[in-house]
Amino acid sequence: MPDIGIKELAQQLGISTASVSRALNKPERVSSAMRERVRQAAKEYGYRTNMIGSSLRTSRTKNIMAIIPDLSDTFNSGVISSMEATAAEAGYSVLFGDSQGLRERELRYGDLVQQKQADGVIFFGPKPPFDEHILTSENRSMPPMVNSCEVTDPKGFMVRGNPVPYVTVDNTRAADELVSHLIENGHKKIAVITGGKNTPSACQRLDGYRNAHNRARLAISEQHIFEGDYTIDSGEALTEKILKLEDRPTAIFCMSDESALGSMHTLHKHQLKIPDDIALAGFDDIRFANYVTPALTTVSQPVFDIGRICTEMLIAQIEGRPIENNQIILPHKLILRESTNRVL
Amino acid sequence: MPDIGIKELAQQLGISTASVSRALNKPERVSSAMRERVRQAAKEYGYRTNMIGSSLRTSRTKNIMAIIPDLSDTFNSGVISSMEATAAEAGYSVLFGDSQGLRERELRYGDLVQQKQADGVIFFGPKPPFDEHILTSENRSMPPMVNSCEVTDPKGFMVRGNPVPYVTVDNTRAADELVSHLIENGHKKIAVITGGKNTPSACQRLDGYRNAHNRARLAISEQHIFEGDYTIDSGEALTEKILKLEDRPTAIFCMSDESALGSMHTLHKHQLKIPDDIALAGFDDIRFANYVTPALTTVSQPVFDIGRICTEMLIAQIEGRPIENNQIILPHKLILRESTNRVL
DNA sequence: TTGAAAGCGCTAACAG
DNA sequence: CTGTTAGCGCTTTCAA
Repeated sequence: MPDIGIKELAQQLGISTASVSRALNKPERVSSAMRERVRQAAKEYGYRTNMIGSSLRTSRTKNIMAIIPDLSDTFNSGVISSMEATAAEAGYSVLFGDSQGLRERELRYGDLVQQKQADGVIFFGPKPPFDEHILTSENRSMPPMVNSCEVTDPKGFMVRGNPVPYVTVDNTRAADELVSHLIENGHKKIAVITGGKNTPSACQRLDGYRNAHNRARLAISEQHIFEGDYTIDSGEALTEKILKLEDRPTAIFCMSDESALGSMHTLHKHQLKIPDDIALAGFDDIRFANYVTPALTTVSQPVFDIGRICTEMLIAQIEGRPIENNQIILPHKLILRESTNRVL
Repeated sequence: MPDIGIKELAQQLGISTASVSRALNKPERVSSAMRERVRQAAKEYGYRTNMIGSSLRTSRTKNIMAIIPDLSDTFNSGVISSMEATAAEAGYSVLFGDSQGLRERELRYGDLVQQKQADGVIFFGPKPPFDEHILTSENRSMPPMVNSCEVTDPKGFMVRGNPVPYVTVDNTRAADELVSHLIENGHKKIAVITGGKNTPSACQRLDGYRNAHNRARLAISEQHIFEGDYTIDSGEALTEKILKLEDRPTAIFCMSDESALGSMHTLHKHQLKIPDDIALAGFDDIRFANYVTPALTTVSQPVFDIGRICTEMLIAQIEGRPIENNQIILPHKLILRESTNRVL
C-alpha cells in the first residue's frame, strides 16, 4: 500500500475526487454517510492531503515566515517558541530565518513570501523585508505582515499610506525607568552598552537613557556610551573599556541581559563587587537573569505575549479577519534585583 | 505593475514559458542572449517564481522540517541557528516544530512531511515521527530523515532493515568522563539530576554515571538519582530535595547546564559555597556556563557541527547524493571550570 | 448532495 | 536552442 492520492482514494470508493475533498475539508457540505465513508477510507489507506496541490489551488501554504535577527539569542528564543506554539495551534507552521540584522538577508527571506513559500511575514527590523521598489509602487499587492520588537515609528512603518501592524514594548520608557532607578540610587555616572546604532530598540532605549538624565538634570558624558550588539561578547569586551575610563562610572546599563552577563563576567574578573563597587542592570529578563550572582536588575518584556500576539495578528490578516487594534504596545516591568540594590 | 507570472513574462517577451523557466533555472540550456533577455525582464517586471507551481511539478518544496523538543532551550537554540544557516546556504528553509517531547506532537509534525510541506525531517527523538504502521509496512516510501541528539541505538533506528542516519555525541562516555573527574576529586556521593526517563540522551548519560562509579568500585545510591527534565526549574527544585537528604552528597551532576544553573541558584540560596561545600557540574557548555559564578564545569557539545552536519546529511538525501558516513558521533570535550575545582 | 471538468503556475518530455 | 503540450494534486465552479 504505497502513497495514495485523492484520485486513487476516490476510485477505491467509486466516488468523485470532489466528494473526497469536500468530505475532508468541508464536512458540512456532504451527507454524513459520505463523510464517514471517506474518513474511514482515508484513515485506512493512510491518505494524506498533498499540500502542494492544495496550495496551488488555494494559494495558501499554511506557512508563516519569521525573520529574526539572531536565532540563538535567548530573548528571541522565547519569542520564537511562543510564535511556533501559537501558529501550530492555528494550523500554521513557521519558517524561521536568521537575518543577522543584515538587510540583504532580510530581503532574501522576504523573497520567500513573494515566492509563495509562506502566506505572510513577521519581521524584527526597521522596515519590511521587501525592495524599496515594491514598497512604494502602487497597485502591487503587499503580503500580510507584522512588525515586532524592532519597530521604528510609533505610527507604524507606512507602506503606501497604510501603517504596518506591530507589536512591541515602550523601549524608551522602559529604559528611562531603569536608568531613573539607577539615578535614584545615587548614581551620577552611568555607562551604557547599547544594542547598535541601527537597531531601533537600542536607539529607543538610548533615548530613554537620555530622558532619564535630562529629567534629573544630570549631564551625559558621550564617552559613557558604548556601542554593543546585544551579545555576551560585546558586554564582556566593552566592560573592559569602561573599566579603563579614568572617570569610572558607578553603574553600567546593558541594553540586553546577554550583554549584562558578559559585563558581569568582566566585573568579576576584575574583583569588583556588584553592586557595591559598581551597579549593573540589563534588559529583557531572560530566564538566566534571576539565576546569576548577583541576580540581575532588568526590565522584563512579555516574551510570550509578544510572540503570541504578533502571530495571531498575522494569521488574522492572512485569513482576512478584521484586526481591532493593530498597533500594540505591551507592558514591560522593571525588575529590581541584587545587582543594583545598593544601600546608600 | 501587479504580480506577474511566468506566462505573462513569456508573453511580454514573445517567447514560451518553457524558455523563461529554463533561462531562470537551467541557464546552461539556453543561449546567452535568451538568458540575459529573460533575466533582465524578470528583474524589470519583478517576476518571482511561484514556488507552489514549481513544487507541484517537481515534488520538492525546498523546506526542511526540524522537530525539536524545546525551542527555547539554550542548547537547542544553538543547533537551530546552525541548522538554519546551513539550510539557507543550500537554498532551503527550515520549519521548526516544538514537540515538547510528546509523541503526539512529533507525529503531527511528521505529518507535515507526508503532506509534502517539507522534503525531509530532522528529529530529536527516540524514533521517527511516523506511525508504527507506516514505519513497518513494506512498499511505503519513507521520506528523507536524520536523527539527532536523541539517538537510541548505536546502529541507528532501524526502519525496515535500514538504519536511520544520525548525528550525535557519545553521551555515555561524556558523562562517564565528567563523573570520573568528580570521583577523582574525591567525591564519593554524587547526586545526579537527569533529563528524563524517556530521553535517550539522559539515559545514556545515566549509563555513563553508572559506568564511572562501577569502574571506581564506588556504590551508587539510587536515592541520589533525581529525575529532571533538563530545565532550570527542575534543577532548582530537585536541588532543594537533594539538600534535604540526610546523607548529603558532596557533588551534583546536572545533565544540562540549564538545570545546573537552577541548581546553582538553590545552592547559593542556601549559602553553600561552590565548589567547597558542594561541587556542581553541568552538560552542554551553553554560552552562559562560563559566565556564571563560579564558572561551571561541563561537557561541551559541538553545537554548531551538530546542526550543520545533520542538515547537510538531510539535504544530501533529499537531493539523492550519496552519503559516505551516515552514523556520526561527534567529539565532545570535558570543560573543567571553577565549580568543581576543589583542592583536596 | 454529488459529479464532471477546468485550471491554479510551473517544468519536463518531446518535437522541431 | 526553442516551442508545444501535458500534467503534477488539488479545489471549486457549474450542472445535474
